[in-house]
Amino acid sequence: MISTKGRYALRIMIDLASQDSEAFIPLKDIAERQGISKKYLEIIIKDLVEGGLLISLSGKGGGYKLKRKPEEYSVGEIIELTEGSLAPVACLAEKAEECPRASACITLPLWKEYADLVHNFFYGKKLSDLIEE
Amino acid sequence: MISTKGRYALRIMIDLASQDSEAFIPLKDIAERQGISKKYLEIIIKDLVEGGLLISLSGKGGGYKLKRKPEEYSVGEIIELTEGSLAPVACLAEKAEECPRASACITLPLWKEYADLVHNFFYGKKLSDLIEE
DNA sequence: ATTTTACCCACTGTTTTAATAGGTTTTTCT
DNA sequence: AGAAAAACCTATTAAAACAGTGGGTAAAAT
Repeated sequence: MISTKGRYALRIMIDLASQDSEAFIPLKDIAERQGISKKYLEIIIKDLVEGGLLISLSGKGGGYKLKRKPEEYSVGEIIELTEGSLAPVACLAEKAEECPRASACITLPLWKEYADLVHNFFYGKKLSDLIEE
Repeated sequence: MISTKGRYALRIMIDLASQDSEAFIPLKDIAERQGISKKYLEIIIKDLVEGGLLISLSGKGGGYKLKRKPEEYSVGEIIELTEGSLAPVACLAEKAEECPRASACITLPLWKEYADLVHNFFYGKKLSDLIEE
């Protein structure tokens, strides 16, 4: 299940994509518009900046803005970055140690097929698909 | 992410589907074949019995067996029963209280589309699809 | 009566989730 | 120089979920 972290990250990205793309938007504004605690969003937006999805600027007049155009972000990369992984089972996560049962595992093909489905769905969706005019 | 509960439940079902369909199979045998603690499987198989997927018989010569034919079980119902829900976000779970933001939620259509995809994938897969001859 | 099985209840340690709290640094404006 | 507004940083916490373990009771066959 996708947690608040991934869902709020997506809402931050959508919010920024809906604003003037040149301006730096303070987190306070995003938090108010979205009705989410600014303190919690700080943690989430940090991942977005460190992951290279956003540009930040400190000080008065500062804030955050998108690094690329909305159509150049997939929903998948946003969720994967903030959730850690899109893998549906532990053994298919990036950081997972190799499962000794893998070659004999009768369910592994099912999980792989599912993982592909999920990956394709979320990487096929672009941030621009979620913005309403 | 699908937890051990759902994954082990599926392995129990596959294991039973691979045995003589008339016989009652003791959990001890399943646990040994699958290399999973019998104690933990007790908890999981309880859900399967209470959910009407398996028939159990106590006492010597007892054990568990499938209630229906393998092709009449979907992977979806097995996972949904043991995991509680297949919903990808909290607001789409059965037991969720109605979200006041629902009508204004810009991300809801995405989650609904994803929920349908997941549902169709797992309900389209039958237990019989996972058995190797 | 013994064995074998399911069934039942409680507990435990670890990790993840969803935040909150309080401070420091950076930058701009006056 | 000083105030204001912003990002940035570190730590803490309460609750829930996860992944089991332990010790027994009840039921059925031999």
